[in-house]
Amino acid sequence: MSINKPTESELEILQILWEHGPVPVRFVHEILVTKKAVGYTTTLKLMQIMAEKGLANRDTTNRTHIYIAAISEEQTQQQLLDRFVEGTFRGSAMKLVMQALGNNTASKEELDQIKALIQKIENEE
Amino acid sequence: MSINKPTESELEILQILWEHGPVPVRFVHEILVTKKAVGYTTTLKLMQIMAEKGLANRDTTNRTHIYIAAISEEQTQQQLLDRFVEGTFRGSAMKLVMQALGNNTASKEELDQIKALIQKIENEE
DNA sequence: TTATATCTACGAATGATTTCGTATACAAAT
DNA sequence: ATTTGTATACGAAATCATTCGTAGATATAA
Repeated sequence: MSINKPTESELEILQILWEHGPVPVRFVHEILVTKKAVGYTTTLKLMQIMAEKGLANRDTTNRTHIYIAAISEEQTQQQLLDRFVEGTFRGSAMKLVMQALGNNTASKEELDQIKALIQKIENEE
Repeated sequence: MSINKPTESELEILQILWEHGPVPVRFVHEILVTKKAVGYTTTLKLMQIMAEKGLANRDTTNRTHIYIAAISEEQTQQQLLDRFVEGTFRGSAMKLVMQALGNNTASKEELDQIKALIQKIENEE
């Protein structure tokens, strides 16, 4: 299975692919340029590499190729999360949670969601 | 302000510096080699670069230089967390919290801590 | 004192990622 | 039909991170 760590640039593109289903390179590029200066062929190349690596699939029947993410957002996030917790919080996921909770203005709904989740976890034992 | 993103290797070293106060290169290296194969001069070079970048400070009065982290663990973690949330969870810290909570076996104590924190947040409004 | 060990400094090889120029093909507009 | 715009492919430059060899200085042991 995918030992494929997406690079940072690839991740940016994955996010766009996740958010807006199957899209052409041009579409991804337009969004990208609103965030940073980058040439079209750079975006293109990256997406081609992603296709090679199996991070994205593409439909090449038409001249304008259509790309779609080949790995799921959740699975990828979990992988990256694990690595991040390990690397930055020395393995303590709870420390991370505390920090994330403490620093961000969570809405009432979100806090309720979290409480509900905790309930669920507690009941499962 | 530090626009200085520590690289992965630098982060590994920072963790050691955070955990064991001011230490010589050799000390950091010893710990590093238990985790991965790496030459002494590699560690040295990295730490020298970190000193240049302002990620670490060093006392060079003696032949054996003593290094200490120049940026705080909390501040760094927060920065990295922000970037990570942005990069991987499209800015939704709550989504990250849910995922971290959902997937890791949190102890009863930890869950209690989180509940307490949520209480605190709710009362603050 | 001489040899051995241990340190820093430095430069450069290696490797991975990102960037973009150029060639080429096709489509659309004039 | 010719020009103009927009695609892909590809190679290679530029950048960044990591790695290590070697030189030179200083301490330690024999």
